[in-house]
Parts: sequence; C-alpha cells; structure tokens
Amino acid sequence: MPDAAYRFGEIEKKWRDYWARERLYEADDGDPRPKYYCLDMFPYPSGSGLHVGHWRSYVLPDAWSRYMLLKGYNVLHPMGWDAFGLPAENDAIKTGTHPEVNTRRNIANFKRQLVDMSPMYDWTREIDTTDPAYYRWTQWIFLQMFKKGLAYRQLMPINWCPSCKTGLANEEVVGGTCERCGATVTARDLKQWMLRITAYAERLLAGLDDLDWPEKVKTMQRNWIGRSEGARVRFTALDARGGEHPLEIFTTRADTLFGATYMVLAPEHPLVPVLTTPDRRTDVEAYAAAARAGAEHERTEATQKTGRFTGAFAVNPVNGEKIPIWVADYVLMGYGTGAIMAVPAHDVRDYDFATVFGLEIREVIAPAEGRTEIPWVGNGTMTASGAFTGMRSTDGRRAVARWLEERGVGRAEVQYRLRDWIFSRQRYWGEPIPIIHCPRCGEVPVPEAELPVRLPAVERYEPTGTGSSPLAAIEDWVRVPCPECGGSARRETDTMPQWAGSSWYFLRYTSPRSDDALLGPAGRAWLPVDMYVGGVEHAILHLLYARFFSLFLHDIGVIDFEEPFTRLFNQGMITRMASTGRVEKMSKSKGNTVNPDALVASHGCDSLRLYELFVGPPEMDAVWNDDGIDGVHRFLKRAWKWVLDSNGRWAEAPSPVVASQRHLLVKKVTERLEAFRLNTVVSAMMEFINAVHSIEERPDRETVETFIILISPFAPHFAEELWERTGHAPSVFRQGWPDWDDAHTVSETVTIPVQINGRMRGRLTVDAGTSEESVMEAVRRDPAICRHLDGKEPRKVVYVQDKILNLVVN
RNA sequence: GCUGGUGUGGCGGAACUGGCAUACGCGCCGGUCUCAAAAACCGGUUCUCGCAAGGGAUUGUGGGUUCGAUUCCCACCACCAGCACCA
Repeated sequence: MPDAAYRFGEIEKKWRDYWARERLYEADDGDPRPKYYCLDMFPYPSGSGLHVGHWRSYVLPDAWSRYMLLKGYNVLHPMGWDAFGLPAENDAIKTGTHPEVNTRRNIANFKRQLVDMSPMYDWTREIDTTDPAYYRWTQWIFLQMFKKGLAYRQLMPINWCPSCKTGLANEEVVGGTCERCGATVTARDLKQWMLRITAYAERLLAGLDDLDWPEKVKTMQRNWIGRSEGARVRFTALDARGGEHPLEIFTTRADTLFGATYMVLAPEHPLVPVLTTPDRRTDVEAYAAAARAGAEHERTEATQKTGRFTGAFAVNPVNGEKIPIWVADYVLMGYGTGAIMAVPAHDVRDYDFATVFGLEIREVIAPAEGRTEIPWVGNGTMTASGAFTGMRSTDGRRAVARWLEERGVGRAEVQYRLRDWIFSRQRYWGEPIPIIHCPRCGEVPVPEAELPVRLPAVERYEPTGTGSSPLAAIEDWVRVPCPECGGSARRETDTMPQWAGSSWYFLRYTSPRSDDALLGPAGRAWLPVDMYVGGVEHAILHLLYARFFSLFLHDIGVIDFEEPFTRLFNQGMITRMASTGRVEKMSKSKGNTVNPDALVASHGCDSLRLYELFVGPPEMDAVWNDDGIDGVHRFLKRAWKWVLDSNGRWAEAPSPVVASQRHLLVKKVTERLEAFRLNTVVSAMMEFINAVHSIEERPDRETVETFIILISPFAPHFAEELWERTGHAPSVFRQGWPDWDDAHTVSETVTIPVQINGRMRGRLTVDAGTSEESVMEAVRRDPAICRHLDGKEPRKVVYVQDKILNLVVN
C-alpha cells in the first residue's frame, strides 16, 4: 500500500536525482526535433545568495522551457555566471582573498540554491565569464574590433567614480551617480579605450522594428540612440584681430536660421580660447574651467542659465548678420558640434538664456492659428526669413538645408544621442585588454595564438586612483617584447567592463567547449535565442551592447543573423510591504528578503514554484505575501488526494461534465500559457480541482493523465511522482502536450442572464441554441422576471444566442 | 517637461472579440475535529438599506457612444518607472 500522504521532501529529492541520472535536461545537438532556445539572463553570483524575487525570474522561463519540451521541441535552456565585477574585487580588497577564490565559492553556493528550484538547465553547458577559456574569446572579439577600427584609444573627459576609482560608461551613470556604489560621478580626462558603437547607430535603431520585444524596451532603446534629422550649418566666427574661423553648428530647425540672435559654444569648445577677446579672457577662462570641473549632471541640473560673452561675433550665412558668440554650460561638447545657433523665439532653452542676459528675441515662425506663446517651439509659417518667408516650417527646413548645401555652407545631417562606449576600466577583476604598447610600433594587438591574456597574480587589489589599474604595478607582467619588432614594450593595463562578457555569452552556450572557434560547428543551429527572459533593468545597457556585438559578429561572418534575441520577456520584481506602508523592492540591502530555502523545507519546491507564478501577472511587480504559499500548497494536497483516491479504480469513461471540465482545462491552460498569463494558468487548475471535487465522482484515467501532464511544467516533482504512481514509467516529460476538442468545451444547456433596461433581473437555463421566441416564451412564464416588466411589452428585445437577453421597456 | 505603465472588495488579482463585474488565492467570520491550540476539512464573505423577501450603489474622476462599457472615444486626477538643457 503506497503512502497516501504528500511527502514533498522525499518526492522532490527522488526525482531530482532521477532526472540528473537520466540526463533528462541535456540538449542534444543532433536531435531531429525543431530547436528551441530559451535563455535566462545569467546572474552575477553574489555572496548573499538567492531570495524569492530571484526565484521568480527563473521559474517562469523554466516552466516555459518544460512546456516547449512537452510540445515536442528540442529545448536548450542553459545557465552560467557573469562573474567578473566589482563586489568580488571589493571583497578581495577588504579580506585579501583572491577574487577567483571568492567567485568560485559564490558560484557553488548560487548553484546549490538554483538546483533547489529544479530548473531544467543543461549544466553540461555551464559557462563562467572569468574562465580563461571563456574570456579568451571576449578578448578575441576585442581584437577583431580593433582590427576593424572599432576599438580605439582617445583622451576623453570621462565619467569618473571617485569611490570605485574607475571610469564609467555613460550607461553606468544614473542621475549623476555611479550605478554600482551611488557615489557622485565627476569629470576626469583620461586616455580611454572606446568602442565605436555609434557606427552601428542606424542599424541598432532599424533592427528594433521587427523584434518581438516589449514596446517599452524598444522605446527606451530608441530614445537612447536618439536619432534626429537636421542640418549642419557653417557660420564664420571672427576673432579680435579680424581672423576668420569656420564655426559649425547642428540644428534640427534650419527653418529658424533667420531668428538666430546669438551663438553659444560649449565651455570645452576648441574655439573658446581662440575667439575670446583679451578684455574678457580672464572671466571666460574662469567660467569655462569651472564648468569643465563640474560633472555633466551638475550642469544639467542647474535651474538658472549661466554663461559669458566671448567678445567675438559670427556671421550668419543666410543673411550676413553679425551676432555675438557666448559660452554657456547648457551647450554640451559631446553632442553635435558642441556649438549652437540660438533662436530664443523658438527654443525654450535659448529663450531662458536670452531672458537672463537681455539678448534679442526675434520671431521668424508664425505659430498655428490662435496661438501666441513665446517661445513658440512648434511648426508654423516662416516670417522675416528672406526668400523663405511664407513657407511652412516643415518644408522650410529642407529648403534651407538645400540652399546651404548649394552654397557650400551646410548640409542635411543626422545626429545621434548615442555616444561611443567607454570600454576601459582601471580595475583588476576584468578581462585584460589584449593590446601591447610599443614605443616604435604603437598599439599592437596581442597575436591571437597567445590568447587568452591571463590575469596575473597581484598582491594588492586596490585601484591606484591615479588612473591606472592594479595591473600597472606588476612590472614583470607589464613588460613584454613587442610582437611586431621584438623591442621592449608594455602591456595595456586597463581591463574590460563587466558588460563585455555578457555581450556575447548567449552564443557560447551553443558550443561551450569549442576550442578553435568562438562558435563551434554545432552551435549555429541553436541560434538565435528564441526567448530571452530577464528584468527590465537591462533594457538599455546589456541589451544594446549584446545587439551591437551581434551586429559586429554578423559582419565578420561569425554568426549568420543580426538580432540575437527574437523574443524578449521582462519579469516584474518581487516587492514587499514595508512598515511605512510603502511597497519596496525586495533586496538584501533593504533587509526585506524572504529566503526560499525555508519555504522549500516547509512547503516544498513545487509549492514555491507554483506560488511564484500565482503571485501576480508575470510582467508586473508583485507584492510578496507570506501566507500566499499556503493556498497553492493546499491546492496541491487536494489534487494529490483527488488523483490517488481513485487510483486504479478509474471510471470507465468520463461523465459529460467531467469530460467538458477536462477539455476546458486543456484549453485554458494552453491559451493562457501561450499568452504568458501564468498566474491565471494556476487559477485555472485550481478551478478544475474545485469543480471535479464538487462533482464527487471517480475520474477516468485519461482525465487524470491529462491533469498530471498539464501541471508538470509548474510542479515537476509532484507530476512525475503521480505519473509513476498511476502506473506509468517515467518520465512525464517525455509525453506530449494534450489537445482539446471545442465540441466538449461547450455544454448542452446554457444559463442566460436576463436584463431589463440593462439591469440583471434573473437567469434562464435553456438548451444551447435556443431561439429568441422560445426564450421570450420562458421569460413570460417566469414571474420573478415578469414583475420587473410592470406589465408592459418590451419596446426592444436584444437577444444574443447562448449569451444574454436584454429587454428594453419604457 | 517628454515617453511608457498602472488604477477593480480588507489584500494579491480575474473577466476571451462590448454581453452575468469581483473567478482563483490570501485574510476574516462561523462550523467540524480537539482537553486546548495548530494543522486539516466544510460553509460564508464587494459595499449599503432591510428581520426577511427584496432593493440600491459600485471597476480612479467627469462626460460620450451603445439595448448593454472594467473593455471603445474625449477630458481630467493620482501613483509608479525610464529619460531629461541632446540644439
């Protein structure tokens, strides 16, 4: 007599061992079934381990992968470690433990916790970005970019985090603070490695159109790339001695060129020292120096416009007018040409500036009918604009650009907000940049055969703070012969940012042990990724970089597609009600985490998996409820009992009610799963158990089998155990996903709500397909409904067969 | 300011294509079992008037379309997220 109790602890261990032994999750390169690649964003293996919020992001793709497996796909569902990064390094500084030791320990702990979830990861394909066999290829990609001129070194004013003592990418600066540590970012001039992502701006933008991604993420990327169409216009600036200097600006509003009443240079603009007149030099230089010292965000947060007049003037090419040249920090060197023409009548920022300094405001666009605001930034009709007067501003923009081009003083141009990617980090725990600096040959790539350039052992992990990484102190590592001339040369000591390894890891899972190529021969068939699941916090950074790497690898023939992630799904976060009554993100730093280990012990892995799905719509944030898991646990116990109570004593055939419940369940679960409405999948199964429970008849074998297969992606151990106990050989995951027949999902009688003047007044149970006349007949025989008619005849009868009857009376 | 999202019971949420609002779960109330408690199981639970039968109200607010609106349209409010002097 088998044990009737639901002993989840024993069951879960039994099947986890079985699946591992049977290698159920290993994806076979040669499998003839159609492939399906379902990818989770791989984690940074932090020391603090997993909380129930992390679980959520892994349970959904796992349930989806198991569903695809049951649908007959050859599923690849891998996992790995994004293990370079500052926490391990900071820990090394504090404790002296080598980051590698630390990282390995954290990975082991993280993996143990992940295994507790019973995801169907193919662990034979596990990768680790800090493994030299892996980062060899990260370095290889860098070298290919270097050879194509896409990686270059430049002295740049960069974002510098004084706490992390390293430069940051623009993408890593959030509201003027360091994304990692929250310190205020300052500006600093350093020679930096850059990746020319801007060369791909147009393709990164265009590629978004066809992706099955959340619109929100696509919009964020579009905004980040920030394409604007406009014109480059050459003014002529005059210095104090009458010398002429071309001064180029970018504008999206060439139609307002006649309204330019002054010009503004960014404080860093090279013409500032050239143009400033001697009497103003001290003042202007002080202003420019102060502006440059402040970080960019300080400039953008200032409410009051500031600036200085250089004393110089420029000539407007359309009318020969001389207008004053100012310096102001509201113009940024990093966008366009670092100089603008100012049209205060039609630009809010120029208007604010002109108001502060009393500069001329000249209207050249007549606003739309009836509007009188100044500044008017919309379209309108051009006025006081020479030959262009009377044109609509949209046409005028093109006309002016053409006019400028004909005279060689301008042309139409597209600008992007996107800037090149600052790729240098002055830290230890990252991929060494594989370049050698030779005094004779310059920047020489490390020969590919010598990759990887391994991280050397160091004694001190502290960043120097001087702008060099700790690697600079290892003389015998730094000093190498030049690969080209053999003379003495020095290694590059900067390392790559954490984003480097994650920009291409999804490729490597497909052929993780390939030694002679980034992508092995079996790899291509798995790609691209069919479903990518992860948090929306990577909407810009990681996803843009990964797309950039993919475009590049496509162009050099490594892969044969341009977009790596066909479909993207963003999970919501798990939040928790704080004592203040506010909802906060669940995180270690907030101290509000819920530990899954305890819940696995008390309720079981399957209950927790189910609750992670049931907690709310997957794309939205969800508030964790400590008692919520009790509900799904009770459901599992009821379902368990329902199956085993009739085990071996099945009904010959299902009653019509049970049959219809079964087909309805398959339909609901399948449709809701396809729509990613996982919370409602769980409730559909609960409703089913409630329904068959109240029917109080023994189920037939097929109904029970169907239920077990349907629940298996969500509660795999539970399903596998019941599958075995009901007399099947494992595994339930080798079964096919059941079908439903619509003929069974509709019942023979229907209950029709009866409304009178739109208000619910009763219900009628009739045969499906009953005619209007018969229904009206039934209404007349029903006194409870008739009394609401007040003895009157309906003025209008609306009858939707099998749906509703609405009677309109006056 | 711009862009995107969200507003439904005490709480998380459900509602296919315009057709019974509040499924499912939590919590709460009552019951069974127990010396007792927990667990488990059974029943109830939008608000409101009413002893009841029954009535009325209700999907952020105000309008509109419709026999009928959580769903479509217009205007507004609140909250959340991202971006923000990008010329």
